[in-house]
Amino acid sequence: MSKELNHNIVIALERISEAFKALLWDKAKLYGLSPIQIQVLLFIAHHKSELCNVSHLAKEFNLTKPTISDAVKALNSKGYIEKEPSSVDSRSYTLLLSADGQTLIQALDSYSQPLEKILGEQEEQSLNTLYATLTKLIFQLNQNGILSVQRTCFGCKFYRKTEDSHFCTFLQKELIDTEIRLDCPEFELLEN
Amino acid sequence: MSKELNHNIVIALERISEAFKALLWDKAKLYGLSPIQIQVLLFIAHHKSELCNVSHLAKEFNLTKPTISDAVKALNSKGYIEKEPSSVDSRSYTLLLSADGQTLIQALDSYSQPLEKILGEQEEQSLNTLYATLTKLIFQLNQNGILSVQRTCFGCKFYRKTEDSHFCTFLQKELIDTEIRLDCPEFELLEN
DNA sequence: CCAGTTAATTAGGATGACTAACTTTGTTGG
DNA sequence: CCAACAAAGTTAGTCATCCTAATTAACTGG
Repeated sequence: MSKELNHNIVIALERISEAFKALLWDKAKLYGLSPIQIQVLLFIAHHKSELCNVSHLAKEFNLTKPTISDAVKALNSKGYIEKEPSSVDSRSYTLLLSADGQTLIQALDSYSQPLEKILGEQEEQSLNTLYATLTKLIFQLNQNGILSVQRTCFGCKFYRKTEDSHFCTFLQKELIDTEIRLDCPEFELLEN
Repeated sequence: MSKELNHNIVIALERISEAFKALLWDKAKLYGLSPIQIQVLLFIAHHKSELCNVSHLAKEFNLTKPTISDAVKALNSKGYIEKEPSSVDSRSYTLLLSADGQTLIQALDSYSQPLEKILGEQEEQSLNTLYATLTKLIFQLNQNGILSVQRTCFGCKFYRKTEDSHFCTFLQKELIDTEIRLDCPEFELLEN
């Protein structure tokens, strides 16, 4: 009965979510930050400035704007981020890491290291399949509105499906399964 | 470079964690419960009574006992659970679903349904591999102390590895990859 | 039988996260 | 071109989360 396998996979993914939560809390306690503050810092460190504002962060983490606004205020008063007024919309501003923030990121980035280490011990073929399946899953989570933010190849206007592979019309390059991106900086939403 | 793939997998798993968080919140708002209250109810509904006490729940969800104690108090005053004194330890008690609680579970159990539906659309072979990889990952997360609670076959005293498969000395039965359990009721910790 | 441990709770506090309402700025349609 | 609506961010107020520290009661082992 395949239904049962699907349910078991859900349980597996739930447990892994629990692991992320635990790892994030460890770092949070270590540096006197809250989990959401860490997530905000990491996001700012790894995304282009257009995405680093209160409204976008709220969508990204499925939280309300006041919640993010509070976290940003806390990070600002702790001196880890700075606000730079947006040139196109005077109501808005872009969040940047301060020098202290950049130093801190070195330490925070390692929060997923235990998991990466464990992944490193698995067979390469399993990992390839794992990634291919997860990317498809995430795209479907986007399509179903469960994850509101998307930056995956499958939802991008530059993506073309080929017979048994993928092609990006921006990079002008064929992509194999493991080159599919979840968080592409060139992403532009495919309109229907 | 395989390191990059591992990092991408981490990002994928993070996004899926985000999806769980979102699904849980949806149900929480719908029924006037908190996410942790829902997790506690679901746990009680699906585990044998020995595991349904404050101390174990705290370990299970990586929270402190006072936090669980509060959630239990709230669930109790809302009439969804009942406390039954333990027969072996008079300080402790077992948590049970009330009649109302059982009705509620019908609705809560479906929280992961969107995900299961999406899984149903994937190829069977991918799902088999996915599950096999995830079970190994979770066992390693246990071994590394990131997940404190374990009930997986790989850490159980009844588990034996065979050449290319698995054997359970409790069930007296060979297990294929997809029969490996994450949450076996017969689990007993393998001592070293 | 007493020292140490464990189960659960209480108290107190920081933070998380929400809704509602507000200010300011952008956008748009008549 | 301006009224009306929408959007970015904040403030205020509330409640739940989750922590640490301390407490009570009960079990356990030398």
